[in-house]
Parts: sequence; C-alpha cells; structure tokens
Amino acid sequence: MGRSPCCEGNGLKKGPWSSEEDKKLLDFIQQHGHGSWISLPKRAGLNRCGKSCRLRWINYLRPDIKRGSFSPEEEQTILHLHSVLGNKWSAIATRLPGRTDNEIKNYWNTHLKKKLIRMGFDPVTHRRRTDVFSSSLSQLIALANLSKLIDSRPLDESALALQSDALQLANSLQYLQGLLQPPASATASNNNLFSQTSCITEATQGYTAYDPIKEDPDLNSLLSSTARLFSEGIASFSQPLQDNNFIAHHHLVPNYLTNTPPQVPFSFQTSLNNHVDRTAATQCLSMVNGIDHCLDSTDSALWGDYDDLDLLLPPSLTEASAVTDRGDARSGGSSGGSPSSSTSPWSDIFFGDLAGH
DNA sequence: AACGAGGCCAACCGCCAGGGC
DNA sequence: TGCCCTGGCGGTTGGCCTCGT
Repeated sequence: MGRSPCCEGNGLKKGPWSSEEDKKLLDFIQQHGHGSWISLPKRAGLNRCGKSCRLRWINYLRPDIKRGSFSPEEEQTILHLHSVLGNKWSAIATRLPGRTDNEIKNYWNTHLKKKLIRMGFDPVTHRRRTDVFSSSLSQLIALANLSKLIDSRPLDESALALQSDALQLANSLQYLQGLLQPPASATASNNNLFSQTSCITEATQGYTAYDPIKEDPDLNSLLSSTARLFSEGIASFSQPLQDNNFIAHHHLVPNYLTNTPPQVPFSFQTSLNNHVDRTAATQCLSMVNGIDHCLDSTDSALWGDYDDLDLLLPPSLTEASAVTDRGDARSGGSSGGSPSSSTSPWSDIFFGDLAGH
C-alpha cells in the first residue's frame, strides 16, 4: 500500500507541536471526539496531517497519560511482557495504563535494553549470553592453571577420575566447537580450540597433583556431570546454534522452527524438558558458579547468584500464565503480593540491580 | 565559558491489516 | 476479487538537553 495519503499533502506543518496547536487539538477532540483522523485537521483548523494529530493525541494530549519516570513495578511488567511478546509495544502498553507504546518503546531502547546488555543478558531472548565455549572454558583453563601453582600431591582415585572426566569434557567441547563453526573458519577455530583443549588436558594433569575437588565436592560431581551433559547434546543451549550456516550444513530442523515459543529461539528449553538433562544442566551451571567463586572472576556478576535454573529461562517459560493472567500485576505491591515480584528470580536479578541505581 | 559526545524522547516514516466499496 | 482508505504499529530520526573535558 505504501505511504498513507494523508501525509502527502504539501505545506502541512511538521515537527514539534506548539501550545496553540495543542490547545486546538485538545479542544476539538473534547468537543467532538476525534472521529476520522484524516478529516480532523481541517475540521479543527490545524495545518497538520491526520496521522500527526493522532500521534500527538495518543502520545501526549490524552488526559489519561501518566507522566514521570517508570516505577520499578512498571519496569518489571515491561520486562516480563517483552520476554513474552517481544517488540509488541502496543500490546505491552495495554498492560500499563497511562503509558503509551511510544513511551514504553523509548524507555526500553534507552534504559532497559542497555541494562540487560550490561548485565550480560540478550535483550532479544532475555537469556544470559551463555557462550559456554568462550566463557566457562576459559574459566576452566584459568582454574586449571591456578592448580599448577599449588604444591603437588600424590595421585589418588578421585584425581584420576577427575582427569578422565575433564579429558572427556575437553574432547566433547572440541567436537561441538567443530560442529558449530562454519566450514570456512572451522580450521582456524579448531586450531584455537585445540590449543584451549590442550590447555585443559595439560591443566587437568595438574589436578592430579592437587585436588581442589576434595575441598569442594560440588566441583567434583559437576565436572563429571558436565562431561555427561555435553555428550548428551545439551550443547544446544549455545547461542551459535542459531547460525543458519550451522543448520544448513548439518541439515537440522531445530525445535524453534517447529513447536517452541518464538521467544525461545534455540532449544535449551527442549533439553530442560528432560529431568535428567535439567539436573545435569543445573550442575553444569553450578560448576560455572563454583569456578567463579574459586577465581573471584571479574565477570562473576555476569553469572550472578542464581539459585535455580529457571533464572536462565525467560519468564515466558516459567511465568507465562502469570503474565497472561496479570490482570493487574501491580495490585499486589512490591512487598509481596505481585506474582512477578514474589515468584520470579529473573525479576529479583534485574530489579536487584535496578535498586542499586 | 566553550565545545563535543552521548542520552533522551517527541515526532516522523514506511509498512501492514482490516474494512468498505 | 481487487482496489482504496484509514488506523495502527514498529523502527528510525533529529533536535534538545546534560554532562564531561
């Protein structure tokens, strides 16, 4: 269809509205209603196009417009709804009385999106940027290198088992990394990964000298479970799987093209539907946390202090009904009644950060 | 005080869907 | 059935403001 005819008229004023124009528009609509927006400017004595009048009314002059900054409850609602609806600003606006889609869109683009990015979340998927190969792998290496600095100890069974598990993990990572690389860059990347896995291999030999796992049983179990995790294909939660090249080259039809919600474009969810995988994934994530703890990693904030795997799932997965049924999400108040504030660890993370600002 | 960079936000642009003819 | 008109939507822009140097 192209451009709306009402905007094609020459000589129509554009740009910021004067107070006089505002008064004309306001008075006219209060007396006659807006009726046809196309004919309104002429009837109201305005040298504007209908679309401009409509926009001015909806975004600024409407009497029920709420002014001022967004409350934490409103921010929380936007976050939840965006995780479910995406950039459907008008739909989100219907859940926020007094707020316009334009206002919400602006607020998202200028505040919430940046904050999510800063916190290590993907503003589109609302999930942590979980590049396990670059982040946890490097952390593993760093942890392993640390072990080299520690005095050696005699070998024992648990150390040997750990070495085996770590080697398996390294091999799995190498294999998966190879799968994830587009053919053109596969060689170079694999070389890079090889150096990384070699580090792991070398480093895990260091583990045989000193066994920090004995000090932290969690690390022991999670390392082995992580190896199992990758061998079972949980690597699907790595974002590069979105790469069309990968799909094309491996003739895969990912779940997100068939039956998973659009807000979960890659199927971490699918794996999590399986209890065993979920448990293993939880342990894997705990490993990352554990390593963070050991290393006092500078990006530990990125990984956060999540207590439950649900944190990695968008609210659409865990709270779809809560959002859908949120007749008034704010009615419960921030002190406990609101479903989102009381049940969503996601909001705890996000608004914990917000509170600090 | 002057200037530039970056942020914010009102407004515009272009496209789409639905209804009427 | 197809075209046109209109309302509505999401993305983008540009001007103003603030802040740092």
